[in-house]
Amino acid sequence: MAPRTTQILEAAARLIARRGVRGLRVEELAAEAGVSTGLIYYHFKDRTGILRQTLEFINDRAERYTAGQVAEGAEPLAPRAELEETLLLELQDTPVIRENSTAWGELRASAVFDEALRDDLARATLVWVQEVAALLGQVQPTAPPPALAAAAERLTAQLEGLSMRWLSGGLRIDHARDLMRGAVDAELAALRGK
Amino acid sequence: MAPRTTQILEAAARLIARRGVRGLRVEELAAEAGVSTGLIYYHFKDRTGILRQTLEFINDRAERYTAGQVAEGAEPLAPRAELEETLLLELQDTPVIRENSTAWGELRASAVFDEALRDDLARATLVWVQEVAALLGQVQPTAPPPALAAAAERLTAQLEGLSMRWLSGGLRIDHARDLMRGAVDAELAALRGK
DNA sequence: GTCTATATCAGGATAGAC
DNA sequence: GTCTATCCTGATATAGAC
Repeated sequence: MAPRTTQILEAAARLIARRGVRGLRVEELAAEAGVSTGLIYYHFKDRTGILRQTLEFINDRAERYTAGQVAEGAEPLAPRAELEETLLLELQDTPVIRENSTAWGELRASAVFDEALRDDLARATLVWVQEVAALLGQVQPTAPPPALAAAAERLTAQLEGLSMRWLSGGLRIDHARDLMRGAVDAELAALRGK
Repeated sequence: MAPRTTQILEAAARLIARRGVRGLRVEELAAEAGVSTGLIYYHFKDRTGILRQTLEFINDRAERYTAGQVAEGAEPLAPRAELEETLLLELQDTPVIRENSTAWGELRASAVFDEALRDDLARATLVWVQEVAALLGQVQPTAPPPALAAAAERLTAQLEGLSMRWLSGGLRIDHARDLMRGAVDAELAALRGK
């Protein structure tokens, strides 16, 4: 990918975190990226194209740091710890995580009214759910796959819900993390009972 | 409130459910309400005024049907059933529920970037969390209050997460309801263990 | 109170030079 | 590839007749 494109997408991610998808102005994006509006339209088809590619960009970035988290650890984590780490990864108050979470929330909210965003979103969600289901399976190998899938859907939706509350100022990050840990506890306890 | 005003607000609620807060066009609202744009501006100060009053209108309506659900039942429900009913109330594919859920999602998403909305949102969320905590307490009277509060925060955030997935086309309503029931199961099982 | 007609403007998108 | 300048659509808001 061309460096300019990356530069613009990074700016878009920052801007979306600050103003939201709804508040993203092409002119403002140009200013943030330090380029002209004309150049934006040279690299992207239209405003929706920018949005779609930014979603992709953010997803890639999230995958990279999700993978990194596992790879970097000198000794591999226990399954239970890895599950928790993976879910808590998105509940951290750092610039990149904030950008990713905010953008994700915006895209989710926009997809309610914009058909064009739904496919990408559904695909990304599915990958995410399956990853969590696999981790759950490592913790509870005897649990039936459908139960694992359901628990994964709940935990990821739970994370999105908590994340929105955090970003909208209704929940402090530490508390959100505590609640997320509690959800993992509850789901694992329920799986054990099956 | 003047009948015309109500008529316009109802149309606005329908339209917000269909196009979102950001997609609300005054001209389209006029058409939907069967009046002229001029009349809209006769009754409301500006676009923001329409939005604010519509959200108020929707809130009132939600309170009415939440209360109604409990009052109407000939015989009072068992605590467990009442808890489930209360949570599943927002996961129904009827026009009014869709309108309310959509508006709530829009509000939550907008609050990420708009300080002005946060207080109202926080207040409404608190009431909602406390209501669920009370219901949980009726099902598990021996559980410690902080555990009830945490479970209530999780369940309401879970509901918001599932609702968004449903509205954004990533989850069918029946499946969302199943998942919500599963979450209640898991939380109650966890509370029993305390 | 309600409508029609229109002023005004923001912002997405393009043309053309370099 | 990148910039400057500009067009043009679509949407808010107002004026004035009825």
